[in-house]
Amino acid sequence: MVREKIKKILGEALKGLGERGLNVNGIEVIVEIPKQKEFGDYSTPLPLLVAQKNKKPPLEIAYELVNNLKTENIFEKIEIAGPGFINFFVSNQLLINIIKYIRKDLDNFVKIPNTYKKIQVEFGSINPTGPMHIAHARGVVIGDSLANLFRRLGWNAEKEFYINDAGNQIDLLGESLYSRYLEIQGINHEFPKEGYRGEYLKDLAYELLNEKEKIDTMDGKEKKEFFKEYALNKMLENIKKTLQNFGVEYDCWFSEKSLHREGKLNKVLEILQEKGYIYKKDSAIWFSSTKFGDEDDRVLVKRDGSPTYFLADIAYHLDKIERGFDWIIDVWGADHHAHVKRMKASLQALGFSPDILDIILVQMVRLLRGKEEVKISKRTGDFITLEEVQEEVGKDPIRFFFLLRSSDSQLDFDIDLAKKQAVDNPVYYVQYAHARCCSILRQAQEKNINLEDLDSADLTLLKDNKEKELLILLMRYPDKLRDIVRTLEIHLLPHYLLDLATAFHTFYDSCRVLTEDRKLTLARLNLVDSVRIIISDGLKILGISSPERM
RNA sequence: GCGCCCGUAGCUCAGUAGGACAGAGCAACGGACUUCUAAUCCGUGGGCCGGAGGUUCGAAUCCUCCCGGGCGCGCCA
Repeated sequence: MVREKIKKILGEALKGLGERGLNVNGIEVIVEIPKQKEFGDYSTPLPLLVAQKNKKPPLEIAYELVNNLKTENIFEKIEIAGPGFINFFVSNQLLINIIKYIRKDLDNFVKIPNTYKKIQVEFGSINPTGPMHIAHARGVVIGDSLANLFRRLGWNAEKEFYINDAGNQIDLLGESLYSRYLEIQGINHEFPKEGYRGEYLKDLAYELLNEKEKIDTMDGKEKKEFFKEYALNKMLENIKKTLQNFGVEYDCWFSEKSLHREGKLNKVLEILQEKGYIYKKDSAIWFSSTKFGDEDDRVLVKRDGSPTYFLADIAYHLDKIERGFDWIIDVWGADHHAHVKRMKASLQALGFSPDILDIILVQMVRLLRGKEEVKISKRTGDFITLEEVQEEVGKDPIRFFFLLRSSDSQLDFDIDLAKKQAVDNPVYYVQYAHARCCSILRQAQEKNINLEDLDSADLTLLKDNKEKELLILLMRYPDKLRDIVRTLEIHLLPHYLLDLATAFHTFYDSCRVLTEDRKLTLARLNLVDSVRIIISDGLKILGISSPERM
């Protein structure tokens, strides 16, 4: 908000320089938050950039820029510093207004003008061949939180789960279940070579004993279909339940099979055929993805006439576009990184800009038990479900833990540590700050101070450094949200909340809120209420609760 | 061999779009509860930002090469 304003007035001043003959083409106005307090609340290296382009002394440019700023009195001072930075120090009046904004008009405070009609975030789309593993939770919380953020900004965003219910792995799932079914009856049967060996299929097999009579009447083909459908539905049910308990509500569960059924794959082939991007080789049908920067051409229809997963995926993305999404975000495991290029290539081939699709690659999670790595494998059945960990550790710590780290870097999830040190999880640090705010407000009410009374407070009494620190952080909340929209790096939000919590705890320690000085009490209560609102708002985006007591 | 990601304090990681003296948590050590919740606060120590070159007024950040770790290189999904 404030940063956007600074950007705007700098942009205007820059334009002024351009009109006076300087070359300002292609210079982007960047406003950053300095590491050192002495360098102001906001800062820009703009003069350096202009100077470089025009071979002029940066300080000279800086003076010209500053003299042309229409500042609207929101700054206490504007300094030119160092080799050519302009540093902005916001006025107390502005900071005080932040409180009013937060308490009275939060939606407007965080709002960012909408540039998209409909956004879709697709995440968590694991193969429905087993329960959700704890490591899967990473992509889930990232996608879920991003979608929450877009909605918070007042944008239209949907959450979607893509069900891979067509393909070999589902056949294999059915066969694995059938094997277990025979096995528990003591019937000798060879387990499918690459089959799924997890315990969960045994449980299902026992369930099916109740339907033995019905099953016995089926012929081979019917049986195969029955076991497949049964396993798939049960797995899906399990995944849905797990995600729901984890606090994730999808708008759409999209079936891959439906694409096949509705001829969407053929449609893709027709379009690509028409545009001349497919050809036949070795009795397979290929897509010339190399024309769009991919390393190799890719097969769309196999020699045996069946479609590849990739063709279905293209049809899926075309369908997304046809459903009106103009910003599509896929959250994928990093092991699929090689597919990014071909996916974007396919969009281009269909005549769309590859920029409507953003793919977030989430690096692998390594599971540890103490120092030992636990190999994740659905096939061998050795894994720890999200549900299981959630039961022991709780939803909030898991979500926060996974959201805290950049999706670019791998991370270790130590199950022992997570269980043992659930109490040490930084999420509690943030929640505790919130609970403290609530506690103060509660006690204020007991002393007959109502929330309406806060409106009449004299906020100029907030002069302490600790108070100012807090106000500045509050002011930056919308900036942070904007950064996340730009970079899709949701981990910035938990880090911000930690900073805010730190500033609050520090304030709490040195500035007593409820005192005999009623005027000061009222002013500080305003601040406390604002902190409470922002922490709660941020945690809500992350899908984490904001307890009022701890 | 080729491609993608990573390498920052003892450990786990931040480091904003190339900006000003490299940060936090944990661990270690030393302080602070008669007080609105000590799940907290204050302080101390700890770093050739994997290595070498290069671009730049300026590099942890960009480029090249090398070393180390992970992941991919299917007419599987």
